[in-house]
Amino acid sequence: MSQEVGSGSQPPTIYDVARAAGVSIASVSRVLNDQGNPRADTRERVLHAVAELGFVPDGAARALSARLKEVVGVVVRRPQWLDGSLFTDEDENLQFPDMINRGMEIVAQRHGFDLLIRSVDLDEANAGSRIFALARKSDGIILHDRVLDPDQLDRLARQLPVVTLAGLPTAATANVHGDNDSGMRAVARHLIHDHGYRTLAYLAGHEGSPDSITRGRALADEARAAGVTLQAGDAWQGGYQAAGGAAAIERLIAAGTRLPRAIVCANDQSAIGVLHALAQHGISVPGDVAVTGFDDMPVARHLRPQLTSVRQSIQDLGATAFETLYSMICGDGSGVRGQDIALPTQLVRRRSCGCDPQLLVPRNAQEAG
Amino acid sequence: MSQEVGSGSQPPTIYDVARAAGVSIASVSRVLNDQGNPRADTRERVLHAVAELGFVPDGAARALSARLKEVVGVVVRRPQWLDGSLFTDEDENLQFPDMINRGMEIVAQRHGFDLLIRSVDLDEANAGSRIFALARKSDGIILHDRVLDPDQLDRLARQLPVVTLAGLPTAATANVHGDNDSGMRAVARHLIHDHGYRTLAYLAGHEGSPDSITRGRALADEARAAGVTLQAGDAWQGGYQAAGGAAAIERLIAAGTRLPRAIVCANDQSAIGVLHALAQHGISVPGDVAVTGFDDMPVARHLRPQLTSVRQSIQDLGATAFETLYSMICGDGSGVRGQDIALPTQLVRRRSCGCDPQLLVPRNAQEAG
DNA sequence: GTTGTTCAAGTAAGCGCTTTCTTCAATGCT
DNA sequence: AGCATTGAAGAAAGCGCTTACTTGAACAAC
Repeated sequence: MSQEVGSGSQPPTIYDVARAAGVSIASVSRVLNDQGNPRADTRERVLHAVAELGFVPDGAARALSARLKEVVGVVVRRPQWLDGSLFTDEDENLQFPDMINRGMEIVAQRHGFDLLIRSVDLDEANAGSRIFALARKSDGIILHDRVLDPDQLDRLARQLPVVTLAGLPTAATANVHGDNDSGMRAVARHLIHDHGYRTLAYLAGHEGSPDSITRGRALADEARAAGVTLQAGDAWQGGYQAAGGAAAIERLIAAGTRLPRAIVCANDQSAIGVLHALAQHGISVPGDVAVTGFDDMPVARHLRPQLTSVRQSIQDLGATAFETLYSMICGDGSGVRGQDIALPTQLVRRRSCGCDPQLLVPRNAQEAG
Repeated sequence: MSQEVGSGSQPPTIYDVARAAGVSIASVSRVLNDQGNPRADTRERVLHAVAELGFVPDGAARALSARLKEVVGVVVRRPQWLDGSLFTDEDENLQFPDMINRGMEIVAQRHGFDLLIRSVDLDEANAGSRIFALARKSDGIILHDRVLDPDQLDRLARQLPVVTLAGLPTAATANVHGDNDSGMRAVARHLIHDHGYRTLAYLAGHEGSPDSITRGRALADEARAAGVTLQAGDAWQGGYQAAGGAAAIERLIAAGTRLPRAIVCANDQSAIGVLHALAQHGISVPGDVAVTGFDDMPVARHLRPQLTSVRQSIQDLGATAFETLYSMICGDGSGVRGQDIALPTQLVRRRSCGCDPQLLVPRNAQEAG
């Protein structure tokens, strides 16, 4: 029983345990790690001393010696605030990455790993070096959404296992993403064939995002195949943010552009902004204009009208990213490098596309490959 | 230039740098840490070799030697899923803690620290030992919302600095929380005096939560002072979750209870459930029943009707928790132990309490201490 | 010219573990 | 009884850093 209050006393070390148990530190280590087969009484004495002292091995020492930190670094992109907007404190932009991280964390725990989380500002000059520093505290790295340019990614992957999310795989890294293509095609077909809309628009995410590009391309394909008009381009950039979506609609209306029958947004977040801007102008959704999102964030259900979206199991995205990285760290991971892993998506029809939730249109549109 | 692809090659060590620069490892370390004053050419050669090799010191080795890991552990409570409800995949329950963590992370970065995040299930038998293990990977620990019982908290605080969030300070730990009392009093006065409601109810958060208790007490005080009826107790438990809020309302309606004129929820999340359940039964908000939340999560703005709530600067909560912990780790931190730090809150009036956002009732109600 | 001082740079100890190597008591065999 | 074999436990090396201590070159003072 220590008489100190506060963290004055150092935690016990393996030497303290060895002394208390009357054995060598090697024996303590062996008992704790199930190496060799210690005699029953040795084991017993060690365990007793460990319990007595409340010994837990120091992570740094263990990591140094075992060459395994049991930590993976996670880098998320800190959103740029678009100021002067309704949505200035748009903290929820981070909800998506946070949910992915949650998925990772739960799986990581099963393997005794923890997540070391760092957000970077892309504008930051030394974003790269900050990521490298994080890497030296970790056994592997998971990079969200394009936080590192290809050159540096390559250098990083040379030093330790790397998995990207919603990026592109390289020879040395794996990538995990939702199946954007089939998800978006399901949206497109539903709008075109089930609802019969003939004019669509695509509100893109941020520039260069592979997710946004793939989604846009899938939509364009389907529109072309059906001979339907699709608006897109500079005027239709939402930057994945509510403020961006709202701003785009405001600009279009101000410019007197005739809105399409349906607006397909690159994600739910920007759809929120679109809904808001349309409401401001008394434009009825889905009566005048239908709106769809992508991701099916929990908030999608609470919007009025409820938002039609494409569900990705966000936690699975994280879980898969971790499992992939883990196989690179601990297993051979040879089969995984360079792979682009797609997770299934599913259209979720709600009110905002024109469906009546009580009386859903037939399911068939949603399946067709 | 390495010819390897993938993480086959080990990152360079300080020995590699020393060899490349033709100096001893001590000199390298000194240059990198600004110790002593190396001669200009020594410094130059070291820096050159570091850049050449892309050397970054290993975190574990550094931590072991410097006795500082530059990592703080964060423990969040993993919500129990209430199953069979509308809100089964209620991931957004974690939005609040995640936003707090974001605030910590940003400040932590300024000090070169990273966050090691772990969620625990309270049911879990060994939750305690999992937290102790995390502790040994960190220089200090931040505990969200009652994840550890007082005994174990005490043992933990004996080993390293600990800060709690929305808990209670102990002799060795500090606690950070929003100013629940004044926030809730502002809500109460607004509902009672500005809107004239004479029957209220308090939908509590989870049992034993100091936040929930303080909020409930403040509301009860104000109700009593104004001679207003307040319902509370077993029937009014929301568990801080949307599903919990919805379930409570369902039960009350099923039991034929006459609803109060205003329902004051312990947080926004449970208010969402309440709004939902009321809508299901065709009960108008705020016309028939007014509803308020607490926290002012971003989602509060997107609900219909928009939710009146109490804003706490959630990121500040995290930032303050980190700064407090940091002062315990690096400074003397003597003044901080045992303190209970309250951050200001502010009433945000929206539609759900009966206010017309275009035509707000006078501000005065909101101020009075 | 000798001794003293200064200070950059090198040497080595140590942080707290894991793990290889070595020792040596206990067993099995001839 | 004498020797080989086994295997648990101890001794010690090292993981990659930081830092106290030691060395010795350069310069100042006598």
